[in-house]
Amino acid sequence: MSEVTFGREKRLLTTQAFQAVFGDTHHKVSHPNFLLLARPNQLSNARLGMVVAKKNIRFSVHRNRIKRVVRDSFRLMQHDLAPVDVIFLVRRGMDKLSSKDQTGLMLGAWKKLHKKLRITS
RNA sequence: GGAGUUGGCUGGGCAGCCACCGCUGUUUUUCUCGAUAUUUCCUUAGGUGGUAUUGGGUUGACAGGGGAGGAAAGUCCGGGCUCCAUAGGGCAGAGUGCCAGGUAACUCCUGGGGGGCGCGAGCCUACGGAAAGUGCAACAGAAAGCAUACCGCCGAUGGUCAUAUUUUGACACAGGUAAGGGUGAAAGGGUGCGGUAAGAGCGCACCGCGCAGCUGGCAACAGAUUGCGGCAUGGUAAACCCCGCUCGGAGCAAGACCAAAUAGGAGUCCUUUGGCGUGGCCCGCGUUGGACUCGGGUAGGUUGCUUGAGGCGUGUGGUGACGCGCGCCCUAGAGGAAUGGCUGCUCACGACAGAACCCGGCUUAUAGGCCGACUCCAAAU
Repeated sequence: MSEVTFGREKRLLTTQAFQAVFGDTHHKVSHPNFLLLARPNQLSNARLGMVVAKKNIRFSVHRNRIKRVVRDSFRLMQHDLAPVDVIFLVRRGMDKLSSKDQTGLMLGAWKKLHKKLRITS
């Protein structure tokens, strides 16, 4: 069993890393409450970046909760994914769901992305 | 017991597994920088490499311990801190506005005074100036600020007429009148007596008001006190305004340090041989090149960054806000942004809501739960 940590090397840290994915998106997973963008990278592991704007989610408590749920679901599913850079973009209404529903939603989303990656590779 | 006022505390708990971010310790785990001792080589000083001991930094591993709030919020005030500006003063602008105190400071807090509300505990209060000026006031009303005559009253005085002759009466014409009625939120003090043609601070008494004194109070202010003034000076200043007091600007994306790549700048050296232009060719001139160094500086990184007007306990001064002394404690520090996820049990089934340089306030949001003090009503003793 490999590690399910979520250290610094598994996150998108710089503006360039974000721009690279925005500018050259290979895969998309869409949902009324969020959007996933993915692009293969040259590393040994997948990396995650998140955009949770105040414009879409008003209260910081809700923004924090969404980020935690997304991050934790990614952490648990990371080894099912190929080495890709993924960006999570939130859409309006995500804060209306409970933590449990958000977790279920995200686990489904990662599986979907995994499938898409496997077909193309 | 019921109704109410007010001050304070708390803001689910326990266990397991998996993660995140600081801190401390252990560990030759990686890379790296010194110090000391000794030694190799070049060798005067000195330089260079090795070995041993030791001290950091860095990167792993393991262990321990810590990790959002009472409002972290709104960003409405005040201050610290940082940079910039600044001789001094004025104007403009903004803020503020009963008095005294507290404080680093405040528009905050405490105590006191005035006014208003409540049976009361208590609550509310933007509370300087309207006899400097300007402005504003719906409707009603005759009149709303140099007051005013609609009804009413009077008509002494003057006028007209009658009577009549030391006059008397009529008219309500001039005129007088703010007592009464009516309008209004408000009609230029109130009550009584005198007075008068009728009235009127016109006069007087008491009450009220203003001014000056006296007494009490640091003061705001109060007073069953004294004198003077017949009483002027209606309201509105979160209308302009006047007066007193306060205020330089920008903010941690402040600021400090390190510093790639690329382009450009400065200097030194190299190319005595290059390329391009001028030219028929050479010299020459212009332009272009390479290496190194330097400073500015972008990305990025480090720092600022949590020990502070700090907390808790205790003693002491003060009505109190708070001050002073002593003892103990260190209690988030992230950075695309940690403080979480899943599972189980449990109860009253969990509200508002997430630190971003730091404090002191204010305001707003908030499911519940707990404690204290006081008031009114009812009953009992």
